Amino acid sequence: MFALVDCNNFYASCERVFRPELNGKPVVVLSNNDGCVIARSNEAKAVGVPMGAPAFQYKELFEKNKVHVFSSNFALYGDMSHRVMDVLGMYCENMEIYSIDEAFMDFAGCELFSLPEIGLKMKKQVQQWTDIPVSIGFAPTKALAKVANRIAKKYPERTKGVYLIDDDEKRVKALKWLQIEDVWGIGRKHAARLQYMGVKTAYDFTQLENNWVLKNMTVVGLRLKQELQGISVLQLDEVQAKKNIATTRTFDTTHTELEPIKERVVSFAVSCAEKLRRQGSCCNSMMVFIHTNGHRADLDQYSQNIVIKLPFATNSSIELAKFAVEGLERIFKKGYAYKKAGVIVMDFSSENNQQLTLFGGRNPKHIPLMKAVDKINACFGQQKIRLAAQDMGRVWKMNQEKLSPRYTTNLNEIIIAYA
DNA sequence: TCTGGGGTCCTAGGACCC
DNA sequence: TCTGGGGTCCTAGGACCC
Repeated sequence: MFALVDCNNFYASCERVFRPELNGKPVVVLSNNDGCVIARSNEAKAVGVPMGAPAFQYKELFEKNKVHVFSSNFALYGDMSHRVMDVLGMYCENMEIYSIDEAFMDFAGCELFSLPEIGLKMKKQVQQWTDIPVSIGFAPTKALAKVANRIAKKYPERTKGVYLIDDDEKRVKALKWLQIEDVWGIGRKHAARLQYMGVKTAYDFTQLENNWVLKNMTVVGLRLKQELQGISVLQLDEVQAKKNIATTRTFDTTHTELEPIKERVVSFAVSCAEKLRRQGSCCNSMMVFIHTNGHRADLDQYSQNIVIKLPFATNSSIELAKFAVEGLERIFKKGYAYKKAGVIVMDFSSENNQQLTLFGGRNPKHIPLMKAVDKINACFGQQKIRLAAQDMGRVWKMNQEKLSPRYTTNLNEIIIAYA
């Protein structure tokens, strides 16, 4: 049996941990630059705030319904996520952290125990230790555990937040209840097509011919069908090194000149380099992209990217910044108002196992240099040491008007309790 | 005025090899 | 008139996830 533990409205719940007076009130969390809604409490959903709603279009609705609005505080959410996962880890050796707010757990061999009891205990302990509410679904496959989780979340009174699919009757009942567009692995495109064909529920989907599913939805669709039928084909995935790493941002304003974008792109490259070093990888190629604001039909649009094959594998901030600027200079065209840029590094190899190059190659001095930079930044705060190109008298800030304190990760912002 | 950021997997088709 | 058979590797694009 698998369990899927999912935090309820995770970002909104994190904000409420430190603002308990907001329990029972509508809360939303916005994306970077306070752009659009990326998390909603149940109360916010109830007053009609859709996922992805642009904040500026919903200002009135927020005010009318006294919705509490937060800028995103990923330092807080990341730390709260670790705490939740640590508690879950006490219950099960075999766990896959699937996202910041979800984990699959393999309870094979626990048949003699009562899973609902374990589930309720886990839920209670996570709540007690972190104040984050979770829902838990148990089932013989990962896809069915997702379904069970959805039922637990949807009917908290009846299920107490824990639901188990352990026989065929419950499985069929759950699948007939679940709309096709809500199935894990069925996205917008497939949902529209299936609905058009009269496939309305997850159960209908399991009645399709294997051949049709294979032909139209590839083996991914076929695996999903089997999982929903109760045949376990998806195993827990090990935490693996990333295969791509990206740092991309929408600007708070637009830029028509090369210089300010150059500074941004250097910072993105440095950020990618830091992430690479954290996982012990070097990259062999890099993509740089820029584009204008696609929402503005009235303006001239330009969007371009370039993939650079590096002459050697590296994770040096200095070298990656240099390549990123070279790429940017090749795609930058004057006369456009740029709104977004990004750097993506790809094609990784291990830091410890480098192919030697005949000519040139990476500067070996950068290895101890980057180690020292990482160490200093870890001690004294991110970005304490930067490249000169990152800091040309300009401070880059996101719009974050409603940012909550970093209660759990910064000593200066720690919560004060009066006893 | 204002619209996020970061990932994965699979397949078809082209280019190449013998 | 008639034009083989078997591979690999790479890439772009499409689908999906949170």
